[in-house]
Amino acid sequence: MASGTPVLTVSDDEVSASSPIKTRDAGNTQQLLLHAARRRFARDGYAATTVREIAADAGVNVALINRYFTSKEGLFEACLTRVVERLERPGEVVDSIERAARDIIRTISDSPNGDDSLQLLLLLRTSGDEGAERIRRATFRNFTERLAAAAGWRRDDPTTEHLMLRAQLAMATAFGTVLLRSTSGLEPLTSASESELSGPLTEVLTGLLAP
Amino acid sequence: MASGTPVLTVSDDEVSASSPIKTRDAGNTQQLLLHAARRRFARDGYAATTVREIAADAGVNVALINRYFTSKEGLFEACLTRVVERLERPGEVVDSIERAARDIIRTISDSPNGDDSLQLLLLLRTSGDEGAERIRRATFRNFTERLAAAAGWRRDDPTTEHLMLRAQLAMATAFGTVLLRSTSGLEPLTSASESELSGPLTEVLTGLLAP
Amino acid sequence: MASGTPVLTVSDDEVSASSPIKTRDAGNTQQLLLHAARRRFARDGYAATTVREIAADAGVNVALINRYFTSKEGLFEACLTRVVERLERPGEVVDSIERAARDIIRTISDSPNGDDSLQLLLLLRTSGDEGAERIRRATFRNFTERLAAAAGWRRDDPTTEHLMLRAQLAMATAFGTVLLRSTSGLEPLTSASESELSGPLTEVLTGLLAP
Amino acid sequence: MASGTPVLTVSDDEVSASSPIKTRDAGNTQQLLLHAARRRFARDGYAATTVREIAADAGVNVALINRYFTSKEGLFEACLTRVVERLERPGEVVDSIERAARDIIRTISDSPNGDDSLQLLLLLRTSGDEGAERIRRATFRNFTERLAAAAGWRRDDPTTEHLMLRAQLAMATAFGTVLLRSTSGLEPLTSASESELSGPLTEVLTGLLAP
DNA sequence: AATGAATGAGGTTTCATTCAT
DNA sequence: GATGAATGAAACCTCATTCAT
Repeated sequence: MASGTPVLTVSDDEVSASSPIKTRDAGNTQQLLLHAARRRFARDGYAATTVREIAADAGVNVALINRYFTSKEGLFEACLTRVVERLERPGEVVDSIERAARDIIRTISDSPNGDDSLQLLLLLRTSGDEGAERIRRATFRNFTERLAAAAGWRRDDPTTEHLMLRAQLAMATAFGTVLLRSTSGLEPLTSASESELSGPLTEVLTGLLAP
Repeated sequence: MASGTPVLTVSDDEVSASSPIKTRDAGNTQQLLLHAARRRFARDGYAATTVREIAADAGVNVALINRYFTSKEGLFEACLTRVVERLERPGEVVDSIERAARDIIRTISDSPNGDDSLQLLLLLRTSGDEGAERIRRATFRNFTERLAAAAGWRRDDPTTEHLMLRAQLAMATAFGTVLLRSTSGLEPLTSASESELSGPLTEVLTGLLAP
Repeated sequence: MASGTPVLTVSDDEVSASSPIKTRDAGNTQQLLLHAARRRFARDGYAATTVREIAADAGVNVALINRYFTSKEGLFEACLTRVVERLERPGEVVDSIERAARDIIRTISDSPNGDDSLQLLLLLRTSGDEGAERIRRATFRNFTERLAAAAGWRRDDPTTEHLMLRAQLAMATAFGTVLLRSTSGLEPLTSASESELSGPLTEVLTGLLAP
Repeated sequence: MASGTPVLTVSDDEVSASSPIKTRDAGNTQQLLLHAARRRFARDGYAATTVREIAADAGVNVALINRYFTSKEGLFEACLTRVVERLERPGEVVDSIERAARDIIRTISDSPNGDDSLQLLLLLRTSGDEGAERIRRATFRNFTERLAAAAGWRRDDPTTEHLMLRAQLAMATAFGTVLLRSTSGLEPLTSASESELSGPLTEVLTGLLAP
């Protein structure tokens, strides 16, 4: 079952659609805040986002952010942690480069509106908080190690170090594309469908990972 | 002479090194402010940067920002315009894909500390100001059109539209790599030298532009 | 009931004296701010008044001005609106010139410290804000129309137009006297009692309104 | 020749029209500044006026205000002094009530654009500066004493004190009318001609001064 | 004498956070 | 658990004034 594990795709089961929206439910309130916060932080960045906006999006009182997450930074860190929990799958290996490429392309195609790509963007945002920064970097490392491993990289074999660099460049392509699709308004890139993106991106990613 | 025009490289001749640093010199003060502002805006983003930081970096009084650039947004727009003036070279064509790739790679290698890559990062920052947004988008378009043209794209030939998409993906790779080198701390990517980056990036870029 | 309606006199029931001063009460806070602001704006003018002074007078935090009134201009406009709400009494007619004169004289005598005259002074202050300006002018018009009507002016009878001019001159006398009593320090004018003012002012006002 | 001295009318000979506008002429520069400052201070009030506006109106460098008048307050005081020098005519007596009334009416009719009425308005403006305040009050006193004297008031005869009050009320009418014509936009008052104003104002003023 | 660059104090406003209900 | 009032720090900006040319 390790086979078939997505690299970047996540399944967002945070807010279970079946449950009616309950007020006076601490857990639910937290989910609403996390969801709204992730969107705002990912799209507008940490500093440009106000806690009042987040609370308004979530339909929740502002003071609850401090109650549940201590501070704005705490909320940001929680968003990041959520992303990481879903993206990192320790023990699971990416078994095939083709599958990895396909997953990445799907996440890219998901942007700019999908939730998967939002999580990627979030990793590019910085709050100045040291705790959040550590999380970000660890996640980056974890990502690229798993991707590099699929390409043959071994931690204890220095002769495979160039594969790590290549995996990181693959990640860079993914991040750059999501970012441009989300913020540049460039056409045809922004509106390109998965089928249009698939060809060139497969070339790039497999070219990088299977030299 | 159009031959040999760099795509992304800029030569920063803003502050002539030979002239002694003059105080009480409006032009010089403006340059100092622009320089400091570009660094901060590129690295930390618009909202996270305070005008006091910029003024302190530049070693001048805060009020001069408003005097010379009307507002923080005005300063941001001026930074962007500066970048554009240097990057856009209307009338000049990029004559060869190999040369374009080499230029892009040089700019990427320049990051995270070099000035060229700072200008790229600046294009990813947003201030919420409408004027600045227009400039950003126009610059993106101009960039990719010139790059696409080198790959054979023609504005009036719809059958070459896929080349535009590929040029934009090439830009995305460049942006993503600069960004990751600047903010992720990922190794070996962050510290990779131009000679290490050259191989895989040339593959990617020429693969995208010369399919 | 229309009989006996004062022209300029207002009954200040804003802060009900019976209720204990409550903190953490938005409505009360707004009243405190309005009260303090009206005093300052009327006495010192709009530009010379700082929001910090107003907040200090009201004994509340400065930020609440923006919370409740959006801006300094918003607060000024709110002060003006309050005045207008009390002074304008649409549908009510001033039935006798003698009564109108008596009311005006009472308001004049109220100055410089009374609340009624403060409201008059406020109408002479200008903030540069377009909204406030409209309110001011409409209020002036309303005032003088009601006063002129008492003197026999009819909107659709051009032969009574001179009565409007006379009513406006009566207003001018009232404004001028309040202003001089408030800001000139002239004696005996400033300290004159209602009984001292009554004689000459009655002459002037009835002379103007009942030619 | 004491006969015929105007009460409020001034002849503005500040800037002699025959002399060509000379630059590098300290005296001329001061006149330009005083003239521009008086307009602004009278119309907009002290606090709402910026020294840059004044300098721009005068076509002169801002720093010269401090050079010639020490400070913004110094300039205001100088404006006031100028007004006073022209308005106060020690030794001259107002010989007839009719003539005084006519002069006052002429000054009122001069508003809102004329220079005479500007000088009146200036007296209603306050800078917070103690020196200026003293000047204002002394001028008020001087004015009303001369007017009261024409009505029969004697400084050492307490039984004529009511005449002083009446003179001050006459001044108040003048001030109020100029103010309303200048800032209220009320019609027909604002546009009324001298012939229209003359009737009712003569009634009021002679009624007050010749009881 | 005149200019324009530079400064610092202070003004309004925003925002994260805390407090009382 | 939730709300909304209140707070204080800090942000951007304006303005009178001083300094160097």
